[in-house]
Amino acid sequence: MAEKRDREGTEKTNGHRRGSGVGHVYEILRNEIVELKLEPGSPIDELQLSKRFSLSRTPIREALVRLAAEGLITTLPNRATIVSNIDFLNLPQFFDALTLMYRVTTRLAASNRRTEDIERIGAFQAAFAQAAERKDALAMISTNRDFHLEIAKAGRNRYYTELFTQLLDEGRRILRLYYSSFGDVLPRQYVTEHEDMIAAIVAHDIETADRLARDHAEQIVRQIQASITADARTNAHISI
Amino acid sequence: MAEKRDREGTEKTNGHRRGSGVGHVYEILRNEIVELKLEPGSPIDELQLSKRFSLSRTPIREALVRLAAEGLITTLPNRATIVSNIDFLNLPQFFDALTLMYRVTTRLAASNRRTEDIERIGAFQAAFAQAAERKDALAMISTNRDFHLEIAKAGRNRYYTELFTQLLDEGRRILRLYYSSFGDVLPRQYVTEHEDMIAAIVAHDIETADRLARDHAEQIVRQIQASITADARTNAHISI
DNA sequence: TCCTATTTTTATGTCGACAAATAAAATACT
DNA sequence: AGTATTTTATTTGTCGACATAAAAATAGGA
Repeated sequence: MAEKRDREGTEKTNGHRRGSGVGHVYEILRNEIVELKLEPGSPIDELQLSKRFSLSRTPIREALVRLAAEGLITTLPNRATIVSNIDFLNLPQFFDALTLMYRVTTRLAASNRRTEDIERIGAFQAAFAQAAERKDALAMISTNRDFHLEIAKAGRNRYYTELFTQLLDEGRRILRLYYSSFGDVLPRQYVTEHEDMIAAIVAHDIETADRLARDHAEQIVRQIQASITADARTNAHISI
Repeated sequence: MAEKRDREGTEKTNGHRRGSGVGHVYEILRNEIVELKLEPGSPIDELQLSKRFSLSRTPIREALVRLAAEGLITTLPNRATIVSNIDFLNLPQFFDALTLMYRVTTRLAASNRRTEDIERIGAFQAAFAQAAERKDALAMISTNRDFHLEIAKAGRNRYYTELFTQLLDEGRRILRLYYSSFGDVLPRQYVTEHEDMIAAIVAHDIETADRLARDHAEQIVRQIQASITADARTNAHISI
């Protein structure tokens, strides 16, 4: 008797469409993890999420399984699921993969881009330039990721794009840790580097695109490393 | 009481330990998909699996979510989940990524390998040589994958290893489609190529390892392409 | 006081059932 | 007869509840 209200209205009072629940929860949580609103190591309570999203534990659980498959959360069997820790020991491997993906995706973009891609890439670059202009480090991190991901899409290789997405988001987490010291240095340089990359992509100049991507990647890697060593003290309390 | 859990023996009558269910189902299904025991495009019935594994639909579902995250199955919203089709249109992209991962992982292995890695790699190579000796194409496909994955592990970069795993398994699916024509040509050549790669890895010779990996990858790519064009007729009934 | 064993608590893993959505079947209508 | 519409059937998405495992709390003993 309680559930008969569905007959009357075409919409559930819940506001959720059937089957949209998992995807929604997944997106929200993913964002909160990547933006460090959920700290690495912090526990994830299914029941709490269940109340928050007004859903049963089942769809929550499926969203968590997806996040676990991506490595964003870690499930300790039978006991707890926590936001995955940032693995500082494997940072060199991360840098290596990140640099390679920067290069490969930019190369492919220069090779396979279509005219309609340029427009979208340009839009993200404009957003990045604005963020740099007002020295908004958080926005810079976010729009930089969108910009390079759009380039990767123009390269049209889903294997690379998927790995790159993972890497960029992991990088976002790391950069957030030190975002205070990110806007300080040379935001203008990043903007011009982006512009050069776009030019090379437009010109189908693969080798130049490769070189610029590598330089850009190394720039960012240095930035991260500098940030880490700068306030190494803050690492003391982080569990590895 | 102390003997509470010992009442019916230490094992549940089910045979499943708590929490082992999902992982088990995931492994089994993954294997069946990769070995084409489940054909691309064939529907996956949750209820049927539920009966087969003597589990409720919930753990089955979680296993399916994991498989979907890997792209091995495709869920049509609200209607059906099917084994993902092999995407022949994106084959060039697949070859590109596969070749790059062959190269990168072999390079890293030559750089980072430890003495204990060589032993494991050698074991898989022995298994591959045996399969080649008796011209067992199915075993060759499987052990070749294990061999290269072990090399990747010796390279110690989990980002590459994960992507490579995905690519090798996708390649396994494709090769299975044409496995009849795989054992025919030059199994001995593959064996010696593998041996050369091991030698380069042992000698920490990065550039040679790279070159051999590239040659090996191109060899395999040509093999796949030849197989596909050879019996192109069989593609007629495959949905793309 | 400290260590150990038992109880309590809390969150997970699993289950059976219901509801919504879509395809297939059956029926009605022109 | 052929098409449109309703009905049925099957399968997915979601729910609430129970069972179980591990940590936290408590009690007991040296």
